[in-house]
Amino acid sequence: MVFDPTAQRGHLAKRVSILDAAANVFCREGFSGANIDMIAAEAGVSRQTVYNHHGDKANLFVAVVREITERANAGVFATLATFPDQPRDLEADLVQFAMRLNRNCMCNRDGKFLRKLIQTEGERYPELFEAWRSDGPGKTWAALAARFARLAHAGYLEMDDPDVAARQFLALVNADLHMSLMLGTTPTDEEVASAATNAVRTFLRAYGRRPQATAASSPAP
Amino acid sequence: MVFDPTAQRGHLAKRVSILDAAANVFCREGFSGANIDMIAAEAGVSRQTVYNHHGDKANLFVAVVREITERANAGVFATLATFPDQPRDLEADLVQFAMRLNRNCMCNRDGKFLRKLIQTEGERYPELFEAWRSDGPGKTWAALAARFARLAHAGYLEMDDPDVAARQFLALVNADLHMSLMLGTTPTDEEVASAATNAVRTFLRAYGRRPQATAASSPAP
DNA sequence: AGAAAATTAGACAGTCTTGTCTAAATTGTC
DNA sequence: GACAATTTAGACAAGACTGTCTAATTTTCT
Repeated sequence: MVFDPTAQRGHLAKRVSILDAAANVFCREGFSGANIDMIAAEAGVSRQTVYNHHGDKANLFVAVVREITERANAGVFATLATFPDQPRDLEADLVQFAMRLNRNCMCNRDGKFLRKLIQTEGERYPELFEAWRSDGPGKTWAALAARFARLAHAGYLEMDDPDVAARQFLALVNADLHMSLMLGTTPTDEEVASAATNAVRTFLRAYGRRPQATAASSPAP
Repeated sequence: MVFDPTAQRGHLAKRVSILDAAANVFCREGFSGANIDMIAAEAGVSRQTVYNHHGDKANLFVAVVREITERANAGVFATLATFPDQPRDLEADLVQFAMRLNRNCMCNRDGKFLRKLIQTEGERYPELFEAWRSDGPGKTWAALAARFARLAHAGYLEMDDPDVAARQFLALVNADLHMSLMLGTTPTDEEVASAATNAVRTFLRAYGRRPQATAASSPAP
């Protein structure tokens, strides 16, 4: 029984090993450029085993995208849960949050993979990435917007449209890493820190409360 | 004499036709996915002619990237030349500028092509895209930063680091188009306009002069 | 019109890749 | 240790693609 997901323990190891290798190869080579032998070799498995587990190449690709999408979304929401709802030092707390966002969601392997794959194969498999689109960025933006709206309601921020603010926050956080993210290289800790600092400073200049224009002291909640 | 660039007039038509078709196909299919027959057919030319003009596939790819890079950079600098150095209405003028930037540089065919190709093949041909990197974004950022610095010096803006501000301006301008740009779809005029408006409003909240915090009247130059 | 250059269609060998199949070896379970 | 499931190496056919070659045709220039 080949496709039974409750297979023996050893199988599961091979299964994840294959998905892992396939993710790497698809990401490096794109769908057409990837070949099954490469994936099998990188997974330390025979080619036939790959076919046993996932059928054909397109099937394997879909499985990989689903897997990574799920993992990436989980990571995003875990990071979102660390949003500073009751900030002691708003600027410092947001900087820390921005750094976590970059490290755990944008710059890791899953983030790089999804970015690349969506751009290369997004037009070829629209239904596949529709799931990513609605579950990933869609929910992320909404959730982040809700957090900002709460901060604004508590008097920490001033904004008209929390949805726009959320998108802009994410855009600012990536502004300085744009080049690294494009080329797929992993930015250093210094780059991530500096990107987060610049982003939050500007974000608070735009959305911080007017009285504390320089954004130093925290207001009463 | 096949490779003579000063060939007859009719050749030039075929040459650009091939480059054009190749750009489309490489962009759609990626390097491995593209095949020469497809390119020849789309160019309305026989396969042999493609080989006559550009040698092999890798060579053709390089020629295409160089061509598009050059054209895209020209477009960027043409748009940059329309920067509002002496704004009558700073907000409105910057919105118009942002819209031009998006339409002429980010959302057109060349912008889409480069974004996609750099992300897919950037690691495979680092030397090729190094030229894009230093001539394109590198100079764009610097030039835009210089414009902002001049506006700040003239009293229209307040900023510490014009380089950061320039990067953030571009990031904000793309914030709302992120999804379209990822998937390669062309945003509507309304989307472009709204993206530019949101971006400039926030940019001016952060970098506009404090007295005119709502950014309505223009200060004396 | 006539010569030179370029283009075309088609065939072609060589290579690579996919997906299947088989028989042998390995693994895990009872 | 025996049995069942899984994995493995390798062969294999079918198809696709690259890059070359040739002979015929078209275009371009004089």
